[in-house]
Amino acid sequence: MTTNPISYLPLTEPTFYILLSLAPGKKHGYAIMKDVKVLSKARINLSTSTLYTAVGRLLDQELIERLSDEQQAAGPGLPRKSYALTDLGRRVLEAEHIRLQGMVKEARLRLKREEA
Amino acid sequence: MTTNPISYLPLTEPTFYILLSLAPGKKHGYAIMKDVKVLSKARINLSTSTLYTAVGRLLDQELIERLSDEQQAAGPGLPRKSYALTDLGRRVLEAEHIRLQGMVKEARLRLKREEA
DNA sequence: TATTATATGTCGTACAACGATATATCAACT
DNA sequence: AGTTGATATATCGTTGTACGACATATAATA
Repeated sequence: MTTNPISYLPLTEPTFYILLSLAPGKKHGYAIMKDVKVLSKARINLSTSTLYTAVGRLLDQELIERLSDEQQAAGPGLPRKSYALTDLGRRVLEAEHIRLQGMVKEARLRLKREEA
Repeated sequence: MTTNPISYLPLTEPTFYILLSLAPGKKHGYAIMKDVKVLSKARINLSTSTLYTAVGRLLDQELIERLSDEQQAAGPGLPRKSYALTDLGRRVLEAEHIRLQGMVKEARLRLKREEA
């Protein structure tokens, strides 16, 4: 079996934005929350419960990975756990992008209507 | 209150396709199922449970309406119950289309990557 | 006569979102 | 010193939705 990215679709809206937030590089949980808000032009306000349950699921599915300890800053403050897309995660995100493009196209064809 | 279409978003994938299936005109349940399959290029295979629970919900939300008896063919066979988009349903579908366009655009900007 | 397509519907399960709640650190203001 | 607000992570309980399995019935076709 080849872990087909399509088998992970459709992504929910929060999951899509979490993965997209990690596309440019690693982030820790709270940074994902803030980034998603900006990314979505304040449309999406992830609750912490949505974020961390989704992160747990994405780790289980191996769409994201937790960075090993030595890669994390050992500075003061709360321990930040950083996450990054896996190769599979990136392929799933790209597959979702294609799926969304298809839906937009199908809707465009059916919704172009005769304005009265 | 103005029954803001955006408050109904995001639509789930089955719901989106059911509404889109009704965009060109009224259909009965089974016709929706077949149309969604064609519409989505065989990607979506609605189960009857998904279809009829979604139809019930959409009626409650007044995004679709059941056509009155006199508008339905009184021919032989099982009674066909036809459904059509309400004005609100069409506005919700259009709002979802715009939401999807936004997601596609945001993904495009982040996913354009340096092919190795 | 048996199967397939048409047609509508319910039940139970599983998964995901999300509000509420909890904990803890750090910076800034008063 | 005390309060507030931002940063940071996490769980619990409720609700909504999808979906496989099941049930029923007619019409067409093999």
